[in-house]
Amino acid sequence: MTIREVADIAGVSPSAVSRYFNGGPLSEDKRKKIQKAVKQTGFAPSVSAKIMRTGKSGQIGVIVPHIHSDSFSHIMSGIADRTRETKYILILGCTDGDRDREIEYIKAMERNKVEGIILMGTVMTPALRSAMEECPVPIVVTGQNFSGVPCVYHDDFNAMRELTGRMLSKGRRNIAYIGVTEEDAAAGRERRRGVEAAINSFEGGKVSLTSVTAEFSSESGRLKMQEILKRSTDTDGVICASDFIALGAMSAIREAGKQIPADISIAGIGDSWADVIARPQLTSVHLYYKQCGIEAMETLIQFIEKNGKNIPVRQIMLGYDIIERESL
Amino acid sequence: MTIREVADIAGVSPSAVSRYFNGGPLSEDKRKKIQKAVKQTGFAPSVSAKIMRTGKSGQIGVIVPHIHSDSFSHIMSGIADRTRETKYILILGCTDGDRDREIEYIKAMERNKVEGIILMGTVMTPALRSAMEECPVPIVVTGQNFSGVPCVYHDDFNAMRELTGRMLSKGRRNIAYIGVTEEDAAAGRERRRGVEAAINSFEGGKVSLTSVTAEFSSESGRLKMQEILKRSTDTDGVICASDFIALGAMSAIREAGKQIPADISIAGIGDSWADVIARPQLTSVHLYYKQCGIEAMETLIQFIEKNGKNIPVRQIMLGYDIIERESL
DNA sequence: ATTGTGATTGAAATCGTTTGCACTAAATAT
DNA sequence: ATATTTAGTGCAAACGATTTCAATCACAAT
Repeated sequence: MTIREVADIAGVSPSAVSRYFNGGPLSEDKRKKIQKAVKQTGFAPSVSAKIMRTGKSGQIGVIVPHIHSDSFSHIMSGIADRTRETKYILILGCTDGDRDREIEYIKAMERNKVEGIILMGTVMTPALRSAMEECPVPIVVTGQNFSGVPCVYHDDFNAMRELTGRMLSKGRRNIAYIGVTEEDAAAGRERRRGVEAAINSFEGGKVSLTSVTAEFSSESGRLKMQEILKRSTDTDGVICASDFIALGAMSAIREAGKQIPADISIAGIGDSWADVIARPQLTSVHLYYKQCGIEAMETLIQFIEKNGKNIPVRQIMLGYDIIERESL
Repeated sequence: MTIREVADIAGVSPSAVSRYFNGGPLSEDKRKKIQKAVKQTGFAPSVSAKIMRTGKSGQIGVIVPHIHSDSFSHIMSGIADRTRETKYILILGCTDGDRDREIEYIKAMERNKVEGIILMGTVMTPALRSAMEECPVPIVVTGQNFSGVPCVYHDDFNAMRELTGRMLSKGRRNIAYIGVTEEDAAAGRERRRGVEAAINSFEGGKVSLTSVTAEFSSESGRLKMQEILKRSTDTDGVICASDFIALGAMSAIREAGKQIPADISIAGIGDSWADVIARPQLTSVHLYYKQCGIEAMETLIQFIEKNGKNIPVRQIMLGYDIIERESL
C-alpha cells in the first residue's frame, strides 16, 4: 500500500495525501475524502521512504552497558517514559560493558540515521571522546560529567560527603571505604573524593580512613569487607560506593560475628529496592535515576529541534536524598 | 557521502560499489580500488535507502512492559546478547504495563518495517491476538504460552508443583499460596495450578491450602501475608508467585513474631539476586530468563530467514532449577 | 474588464541504494 | 574454428515518500 494507491482511491494526487499527513494547505473537501480512504485501507506512510526524502528518521539511539542493573534500567525507564510523549522511537544498543562496542554502536547508529544518541556513561576514554566528537548527531551522556559534552548526572561528591558526615556525626571514627575503579569518574573518583572531603574537613576529633577498591558486585563487597576486618579490627563504620557492595559487606560483617549497627555501621548508595529487604535495612542515598533519563531525553530533544546550533552545552546535576535506615 | 561519490573516487560504477558491500561478482582489481576509496572516505551506505530498495530493514522490535524488572531485563539482556552476533539492530518499545500501548507498538513497528518482533508477554487479550494475527511480520512471545504463536516460556506449572512438593515433603501441611492475577496465564494460572496439583496428588496425609491474590510487589506480599496470618493461625508453609511477594511476606511473618523456617517456611520463584540478601535466605526457583531471550531471538531469526514459510510454529518450554536456601 | 491576491493543486524531481538486463571479453567445450 | 558458458561490468529503473514550482481558481479591488 503506497501513497499513490491511497491517492487514487481518494481521487486526489499523492501530494495531497502527503499534505494530509504532514499538514500542508488542503481543502476541507479533500481532507475528508483522504481521511476516508486512509481509514478504509489502513494505510500508513513508509517510514524509510520518509527518512530518505527528509533525512530525519525520528529515531533516537540509546547505548547502555548492561540493561539489567538497577541504575541503568531505571534511567532507561525514564528515557522510555519521556520518549512516549514524543514522535521518536528508540533504538537500543547494549554493550555488555565492552568499550569498543560503545564506539561501534555510535557509528552504527550514525549509519542508521538516528537523530540523537543517549549514552549511559561509564568510563571516558580518548577513543570514546574522539568518536563522540566525530559523530555528526548530538550525544547526551547520563551518569557522568564529561567535560564539554551535554550530560545529566548525579551529585556523587556531595552525596557521599553528606553521607559520610552523617556517619561521623553518629560518633564513628574509624571509617572504611569500599570504592570502585577510578576509571569511572562518577562512581569511582567523585564518590571517593566525597568521603575524603567529609573526613578531612571534620573537626570533631581524630578520624581514620582505610580505602579499598571492589568490583560492582555483592560478592566482591563481601570479600573486600573480609579483608578490612582482618586488617583493621577497630573499624566502626563502612561506606560503600554501591548498594550491591554494601549488601555483600553486611554479610561479611555478620559472618565475623559483629553487630550492625552496634559494632559497625554501614551505608551504601543507589537506594536499591533490596535495601529494605536486608536486615538490618541498609541506609543509602537515593539518586534520581528515572529523572536522569527524562532530563537526558529532554536535553537531547532540545538539541535536535534547535539543530544543535546557538545552544549552550547543558550539564545538569541532579540532587539526592539520604535515606536513613537501620544500618547507620 | 553517497555510493556514487565513492564510485567516482574509485573510478568504478555505483553498481560495483554496491556489489563490494553486498557480495556480487567483482574483480579483485576493483575490489582493491573500492576498498581504498571506502577507507579513505569512511563511507558507509545509507541504511534507509537500503531499506527502501530491498524492503529489509535489519531491525527487530522488542516490546517490553517494564524495562526495570528483574525478569524482563534479564530476558532483554539475552536478546541483546544474541542480537550482537547478528546483523540486526533492536528497536525498543516500553509499554509501562499499558495493554493498548502493546498494540500501538506492534503497529508502529510494522510501519517502521521491522523484520520481526519479540513480545514479552503478560496478558493475552482478544484485541492483542487479532493485532498479532494482522501483523505481517513474525512475532515471538516470551514468558507465555500463547496458543498457535511461536513462543519461549518457562515450565511454571512443574516448577511450582515440585517446589510445593518439596515443602510438603518437609512436613508442612497447612500451606498458604500467594498468587497473582489469573489474567497472566503463566505467573497467574500455571503457577497456581502447579501448587494445587502438588497438594491434590499428595498422599502423605491431610493438607490444607489457602490461596490469596496479590500484586507483583513486595508491599503487596506483606499485606497479603498479614491477612493470612490473621485468618489462619496454623499456616506453616507459604508459596509465593514471585520473589518480590515472598520477600514482602517474610517481613510480615517476622513482624508477627514467627520464626522462618521453624514456625513457617517460605519459598518464591524467580531466583532474584536479593534472595541471598534476605535473612534467612529465600528458597526459590531459578528460571532461565537470559536463555529465554536468546532462544526467542534464535526462533525469530529462523522465522525471518525462512520467510516464515514451511516452518512449524515453535513453542519452547525451558526447564528450571529449585534453589533450596534457608527459608524452606 | 482587468488586475492582483491568496489559497489549492498536481506534475515532476529528488533522496541513495539495489538489481535486472544487456553487453563484453575471456575461457572452455565441441 | 566455432559455439557455449562464465565472470565482470555499467546503465537505468525501481523503491515510496516529500517538496518545489508553476498553474489554476475564486474572489476582491481597481
